[in-house]
Amino acid sequence: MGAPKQKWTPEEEAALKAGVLKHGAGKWRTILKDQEFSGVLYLRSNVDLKDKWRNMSVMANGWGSREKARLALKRMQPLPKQDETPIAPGKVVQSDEEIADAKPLPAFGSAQQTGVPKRSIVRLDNLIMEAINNLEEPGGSNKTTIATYIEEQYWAPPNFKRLLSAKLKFLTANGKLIKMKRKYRIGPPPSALVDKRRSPSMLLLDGRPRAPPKVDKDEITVLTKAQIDLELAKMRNMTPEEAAAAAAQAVAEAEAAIAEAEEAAREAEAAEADAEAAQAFAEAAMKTLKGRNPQGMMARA
DNA sequence: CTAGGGGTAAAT
DNA sequence: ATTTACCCCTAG
Repeated sequence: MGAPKQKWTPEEEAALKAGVLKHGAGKWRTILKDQEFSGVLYLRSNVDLKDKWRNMSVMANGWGSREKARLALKRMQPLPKQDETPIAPGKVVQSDEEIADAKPLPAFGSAQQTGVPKRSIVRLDNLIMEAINNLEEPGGSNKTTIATYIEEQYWAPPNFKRLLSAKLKFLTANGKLIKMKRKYRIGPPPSALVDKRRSPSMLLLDGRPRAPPKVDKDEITVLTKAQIDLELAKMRNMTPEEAAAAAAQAVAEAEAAIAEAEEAAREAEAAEADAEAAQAFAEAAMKTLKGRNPQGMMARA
């Protein structure tokens, strides 16, 4: 709120965040050259991207290296003589908001960077995508691998595995992820979707009578990366009260997903059938696509 | 080219 | 008057 010089538009911020999510923090030039973002960021330089990302990260985590220096220069609040209670590193008090659906996950330690990574708020969705992208396993990554990746590089709340399961299921249901047997891979972009018509194997996909995982040609529930980023951009400007309310809503959403996942887990048969159907669909898709490679995320600079 | 420090105009 | 957010400069 303090610098209408050439203020960054939400679109620019979203593009920047999407770029960082895609290429990783620090690859400013790569992001700038990416056709996906150059349209929005063509006015900005790589340094601008870096600076903006710094500001956003500082806001997210609170204590960037820069804030520290600036605060050190000044003087802290006249703390009362009350002796401080050092927080044990491993026993951080977890408020509701911190574990709230694992949405405020500190992330971004760029695998090739130092051990003290910058941190920012990302949705679990994006973290999953990041994990799959970085793992770069040919056939996709299974849930355990993804969980291990995230847990080792970042921290995870106690109920993280449940949340991850629910999220993976949800993302698979709406097409953002494709599940083959036990492995997940990034779903194809809407433009590269197999077909508007549903193939026989497509019908097999939702053979589960109970769950209605929207198989309509209109994908109303599919969120694109840009939409998620816009969502995050909006949250940036929220007051604490609004953010708390949004977090509460997200929690409710996650709880619903968890309930669904647990219900599915109770019926292992259905889950197995679902997995097999997914495999059948994937094979059919492969044949349909023939030589075409559904991977649209490999960008060699 | 990137990371970080510093300056400064604008907003509270 | 303090904080915020953009931009510039410089070292690695």
